Amino acid sequence: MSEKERWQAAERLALVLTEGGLQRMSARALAVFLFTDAETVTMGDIADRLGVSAGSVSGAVKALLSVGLIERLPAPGSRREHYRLRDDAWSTLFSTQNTVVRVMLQAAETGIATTASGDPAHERLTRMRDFYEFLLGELPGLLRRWQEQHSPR
Amino acid sequence: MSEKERWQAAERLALVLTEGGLQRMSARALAVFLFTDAETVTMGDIADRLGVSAGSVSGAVKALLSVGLIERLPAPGSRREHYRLRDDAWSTLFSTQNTVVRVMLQAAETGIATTASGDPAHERLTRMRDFYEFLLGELPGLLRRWQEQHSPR
DNA sequence: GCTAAAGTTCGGAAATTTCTGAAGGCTTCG
DNA sequence: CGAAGCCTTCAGAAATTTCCGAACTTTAGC
Repeated sequence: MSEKERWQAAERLALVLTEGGLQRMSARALAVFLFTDAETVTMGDIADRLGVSAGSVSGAVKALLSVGLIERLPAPGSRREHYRLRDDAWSTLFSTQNTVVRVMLQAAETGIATTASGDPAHERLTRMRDFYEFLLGELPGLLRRWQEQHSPR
Repeated sequence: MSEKERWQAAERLALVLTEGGLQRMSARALAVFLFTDAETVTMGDIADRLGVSAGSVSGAVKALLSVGLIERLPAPGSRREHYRLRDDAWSTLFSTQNTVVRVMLQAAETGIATTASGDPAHERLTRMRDFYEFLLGELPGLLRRWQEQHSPR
């Protein structure tokens, strides 16, 4: 029963990740990486656990690899590839916000460039730019504090 | 031509906001609120600007109101309602991350409760919990620093 | 090399999201 | 009170996303 609850929690997490921008299947696969008992998992493991096709898993794993949330392990002469969640997965996931902030910043600056000082739009866009500039400046320090606290020395 | 560039920038911003979790039409409407020259806009203004139906605008404005990004202005005996972007729209938008963090945290704790200390899954879930706990602790200070810097006194 | 398991790719089906258009309700003004 | 404008709601259509399944490629082991 506890086992059942565990995978319910996994699926709930997947839903949140989906709303956070991840593809549905990628999110579910990530939940497996997180909640599995094994040290590493294969694509077959994921397909079995989720009850989905190998094709779907292939795409999901590829996506997770590309954003650096999981890693492929050196497979010593095995027929299947093994993968696992990276230790820094969560800070990596958070760091994607960094690029979002940059795009917002640039959109604001483009808008500012097309408006005259004094226009209401100019005011609003400037406020927006200031905020995201502030945010962009804060993020590095935030991640640094995390790393210091988490791996002292 | 500059006018054209401006609304191109607006549509680009809308795309980013969409990827950030907003509904497509809400994102486009928000872009109008941001880039318009007028102090306030009506639903008709938005519909004209975006070339969409009144029904779509109604839903989008409703959503933006509910998350506190725009506000309805006291309309002194006018037939149409006027709305405008709230001054604290961006910090409000950022604050929605706060609830995301809480859900992630809770998912991790649920998972931890279903695993035994020493399980690989237990380790992973604990790391996850630690990160989001850290994040949750940092966010208030971050917003406070913004408000201090932005409205000194 | 041959075989078979594992993984990849991609066309199309299914499901979900998103938008419209029309009907109806509410409010202001004459 | 009546008319007209503005807004809301909702069913259905359109568009997009998502997934499967089958064919193809690659690699390990014999």
